[in-house]
Amino acid sequence: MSFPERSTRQRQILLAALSSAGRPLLPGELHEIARAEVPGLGIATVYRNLKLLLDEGILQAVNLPGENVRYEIRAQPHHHHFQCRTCGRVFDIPGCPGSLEHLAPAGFIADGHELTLYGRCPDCARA
Amino acid sequence: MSFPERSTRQRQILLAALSSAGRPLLPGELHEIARAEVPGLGIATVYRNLKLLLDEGILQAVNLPGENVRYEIRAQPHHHHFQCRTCGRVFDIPGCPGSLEHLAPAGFIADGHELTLYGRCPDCARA
DNA sequence: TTGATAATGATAACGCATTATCAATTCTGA
DNA sequence: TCAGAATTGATAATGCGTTATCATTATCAA
Repeated sequence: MSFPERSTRQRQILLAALSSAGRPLLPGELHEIARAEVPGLGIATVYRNLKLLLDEGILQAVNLPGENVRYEIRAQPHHHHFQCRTCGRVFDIPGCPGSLEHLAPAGFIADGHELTLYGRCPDCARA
Repeated sequence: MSFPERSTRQRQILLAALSSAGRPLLPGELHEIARAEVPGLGIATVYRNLKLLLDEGILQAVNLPGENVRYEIRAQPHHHHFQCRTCGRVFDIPGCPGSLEHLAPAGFIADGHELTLYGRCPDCARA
C-alpha cells in the first residue's frame, strides 16, 4: 500500500493490458502487448509495476506447474486455470469443482488445492 | 535407452534413496540423502543420473506450481501430490478424483489435468 | 589382471528470469 | 510555471538451478 504513486502513461497501459487480456500474463507477454501502445516501454518498468500492483492487491500471482509466474487482475476469489498445450496461453476457469481435500490420505490435513486443466483453447482447437 | 550403463555405488545409492523415499525429491534433497551413504557424492552426479534414469523411463518428473522439478520412481500411472505448507515436502496421493475436464468452459477442449493439495503432512500436523 | 572407457567430483560456465543502478525524463502539488 | 521527487529506459548485475569441462578413478569384459 505504498502511496506516492503517479499516473504515468506506462502504468496506465500496463493495467489496461492486464485488464483487457482477461487472463494471466507472463511479464514478457505483458511487455509485448503494452509495447503496442508505448513502443519504448522497458522490461524493467513491467517488472516494477507488476510488483507494485501486486503489493497493492490489485494483481495476484498465478503459478502453474513448470511455468514462470503470471499475473492477473485480482477478481474472482478462488478459481482455476486452463493451459493450452498448443499455444501455451493460460485462461481462467470460472468455478471450482469444490472440495478436493478429501483426497488427502489419512494423517494428512488438507486445507487447499490447485488445479490446472490442459488441452486446446478455442483458437487452437479450430486450427 | 542408452545402454553402456555401469553399476556404480553412486548410482545404486541414488536409486535406492529415490525408491525408499517413496515421494518426489528435489535434486538437492536427493543429494543430501544420498550423501549419508556416499559422503563425497557430487551434485553433478545427482543431475547426471537423474537425467539418465529419466531417459530410461525409470523416473518421472514432478512439477508443482512455483516449485522446481522433483523426481520420483515411475510407478502409479496417474496420481496427484500433496505439499506440506510447513516443511515443503511433497507426497504422493494415491488415486485421482476422476475426470475434471468437464470444468473447461465452452470452446475449450480439455484432455488432462494436474492437481495439488496443500496442508500439513502427518509429521507437521503432530507438531 | 588389464586395458578401454564410462563415471565421478570439483568447479567453472551457462541460461534465464528478475532486480539494481543511474542518468534523464515526467508528474504533480504549490 | 517550477522545483522536487517519483518514474522510466537501458543495461549491468544478481541469484539460482542446471550443465559442461576435464583430470582422476572405478567398472567390467576379455
